[in-house]
Amino acid sequence: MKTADPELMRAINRFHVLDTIRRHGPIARVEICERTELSATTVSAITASLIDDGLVAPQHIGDLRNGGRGRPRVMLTLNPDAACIVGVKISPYRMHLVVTDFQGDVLSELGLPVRLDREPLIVLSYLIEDGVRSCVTKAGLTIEAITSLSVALPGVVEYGTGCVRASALIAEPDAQLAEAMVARLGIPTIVESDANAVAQAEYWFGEARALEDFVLVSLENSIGLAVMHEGQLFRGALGLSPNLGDLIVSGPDRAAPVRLATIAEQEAIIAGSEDVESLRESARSGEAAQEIVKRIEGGDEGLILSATRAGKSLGLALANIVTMLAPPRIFLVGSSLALGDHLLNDLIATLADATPEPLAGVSEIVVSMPGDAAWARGAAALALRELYGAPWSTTGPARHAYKNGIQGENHGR
Amino acid sequence: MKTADPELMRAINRFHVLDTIRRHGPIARVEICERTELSATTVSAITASLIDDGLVAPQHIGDLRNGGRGRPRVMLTLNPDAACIVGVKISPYRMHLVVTDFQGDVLSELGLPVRLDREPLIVLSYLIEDGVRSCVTKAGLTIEAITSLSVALPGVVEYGTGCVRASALIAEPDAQLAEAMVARLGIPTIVESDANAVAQAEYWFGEARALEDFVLVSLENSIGLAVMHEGQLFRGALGLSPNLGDLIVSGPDRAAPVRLATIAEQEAIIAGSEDVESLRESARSGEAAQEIVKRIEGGDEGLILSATRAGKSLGLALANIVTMLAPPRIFLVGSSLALGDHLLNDLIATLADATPEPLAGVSEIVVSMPGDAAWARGAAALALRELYGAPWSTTGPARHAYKNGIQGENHGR
DNA sequence: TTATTTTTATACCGATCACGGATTAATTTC
DNA sequence: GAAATTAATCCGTGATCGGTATAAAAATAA
Repeated sequence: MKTADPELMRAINRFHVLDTIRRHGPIARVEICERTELSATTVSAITASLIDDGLVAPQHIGDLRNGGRGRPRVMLTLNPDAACIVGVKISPYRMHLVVTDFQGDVLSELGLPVRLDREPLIVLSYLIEDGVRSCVTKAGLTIEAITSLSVALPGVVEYGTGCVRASALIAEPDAQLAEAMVARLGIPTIVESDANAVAQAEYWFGEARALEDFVLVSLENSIGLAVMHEGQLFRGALGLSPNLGDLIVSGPDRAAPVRLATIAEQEAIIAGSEDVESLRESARSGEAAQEIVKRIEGGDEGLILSATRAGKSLGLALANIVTMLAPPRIFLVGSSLALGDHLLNDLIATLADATPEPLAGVSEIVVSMPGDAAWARGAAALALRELYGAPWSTTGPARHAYKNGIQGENHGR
Repeated sequence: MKTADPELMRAINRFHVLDTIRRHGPIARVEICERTELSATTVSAITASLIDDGLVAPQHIGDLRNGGRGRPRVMLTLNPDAACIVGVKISPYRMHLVVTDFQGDVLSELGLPVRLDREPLIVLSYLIEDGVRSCVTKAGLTIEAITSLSVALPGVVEYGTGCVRASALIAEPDAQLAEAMVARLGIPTIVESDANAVAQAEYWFGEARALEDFVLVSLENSIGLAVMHEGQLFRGALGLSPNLGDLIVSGPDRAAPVRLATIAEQEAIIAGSEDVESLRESARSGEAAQEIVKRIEGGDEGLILSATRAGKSLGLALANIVTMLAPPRIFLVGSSLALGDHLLNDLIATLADATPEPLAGVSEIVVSMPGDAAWARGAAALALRELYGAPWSTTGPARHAYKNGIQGENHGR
């Protein structure tokens, strides 16, 4: 535990003010006082310091007239130019990149078709480098202007070290992705699971705004899990992110354990179809879900069966999450949601059936469908969170072992 | 979020010092400086205030001579008389009580045979009252001397409100146990799941000392779960504690979901035996596990099968915990462990088999067998933790809604 | 017995920080 | 142009921490 000295106090309040400015757009100092419950003096001092450090800028133009007389408020915003982040979201058939400014506003966006199926790390890192350079150029910037890179991908990731322990996209286990990207681009790099990235996006920009505790389940080609606890992502030992696809959904009587991924991943659903090959083809163009819906409505019995099975399995998994974590809200996101009721009906029904009665009604299920860019933006947000320098260490046993690309420390001033 | 002012700073350091004194027995001020990394000045001021408040006392007797010359250190300890707590652990066949002082040292201990099978709240609260009065008398005290009461029992409990949503011991759902105890004894009361209580015991007194992150699975007549995260128990919405017995361990193909409890609870194991009735009889005297072992070694095929099944199911459940939370360590506790290898062999083997490869070796399994008193002491420790007044709100969405028996607030001074 | 040494605990000083009240600044309204 | 109003800052106070110096207490040595 840290000892509490004036420095920490200042760091906490500073972060609090910075976070308030981030969340509540252009905001006047008085309003910061109200929201943070800090004194006007303190806010004035801290904002002065933030402006001095170039993180915050007064907004002269477009002064909102606050109703009437009196000295007009000077609105403050994050200084967009304080940093540039590249966020990347990778899935088997697409790579999506955004360049954001210090506010998390998107400067440029790029979606690239790829086809990643257990590729060597060197291939993946090459593709990322390529995408990053393109997207940065598209934003009218150069690589030197980029402060951090943040990559989100499905699988089991060590946040601290940037090591991808396992992913459907990478051939080798324990791939040192962050290290590889630092070597290629010379930019400090964060690697995180796609579920955690999109959870951060929902928390900062999306439907989970101001919701400190929730769970998110991502239903893509892989199935991921994110647990937000008191505004911080829950991470396991070594900063490991969870991977819901590895959850076991078979009973003890089966000889071999059956994992959720083998039932509920998009590929698993497709495999039930009467025309697997052509569905796989549409998957490559990222339109598997729509195509599946069409087939189901066309009467593909196999598909109906596998979708049902997937929905039920997911319902059971969610029930177990409710049993173990009892989150106030559970978000469902990801491309598989395009299946709509064909997946959700069974999911909701099974969940309702399988939730222990005492926990009925505790966890509200919310379906959210952020676009690809939101995921990438969430990745960028993870990097921004580091830059804002929260005084509380990142949650979980693995302390912020920030990637040593250029700077080693990012504390305080 | 709280604003950081000098008061908070003081509270943090004060708690830090108090916690250091608690953990490291009689300890000199200098050593507190080293451990907390606070300056001698600060430690001196804080300890003076703690002594002034009667929470800490200098220990004149038995001064440890620290090697040689120089001014001898004055050892400080928690003032045992600062508070008296009653901790209760309830299981279907036993009620165990301890009275502890402010240090958590046991002043008196009492084990009572009971037989609780979905009893009305009024019966349970009567039995608790009776036990508490006996145990307090045994300690040579009166009820008036008791600061708080803390009850641990299996089931789904709302920590904040002291409401037992469901438990095998209580007939009605949503039993307001804390309220009932306050009405009976007039003592502020905490109610918590038995798993959380024993986790707190392991954290403060047992094998998990100084281990900030771990998961604990309690294998008793019920199966419980506790997640310790950064030294705080993880609680869900409304302060709900998890109940692992409600976990579903069947696949999506089963018509009705099968819960872990129906396979791995002691009662479920017993049900497999060729001589159920006499085993139930031994269970009543709390010696089911030993008896089961005897029968298994005597060749009770049904029992062997059900024990195996239980072990496998638990292994799967643990694998799923590893998948979702990746804790550095998992503690197994509870009376079912007396089954020894008859349960553990299958459990460990299944766990090893079912753990996703990328997570192999992340979570270390530790078997611990604290006695009944330790559970009750853990309950008392939960109450003590509240009294120490940690400046960080209790973890989870439910903020410290401390039971309003006598005092309403327990902050700071 | 007395002086020295060694270690512990506290007192004093200067630093930073948050806060409250007074002050200055920038508008609108009369 | 003066008054009113609201926003932001300046100044003094009280609190904390840290560092250094000092007082206290005991063992050791003369």
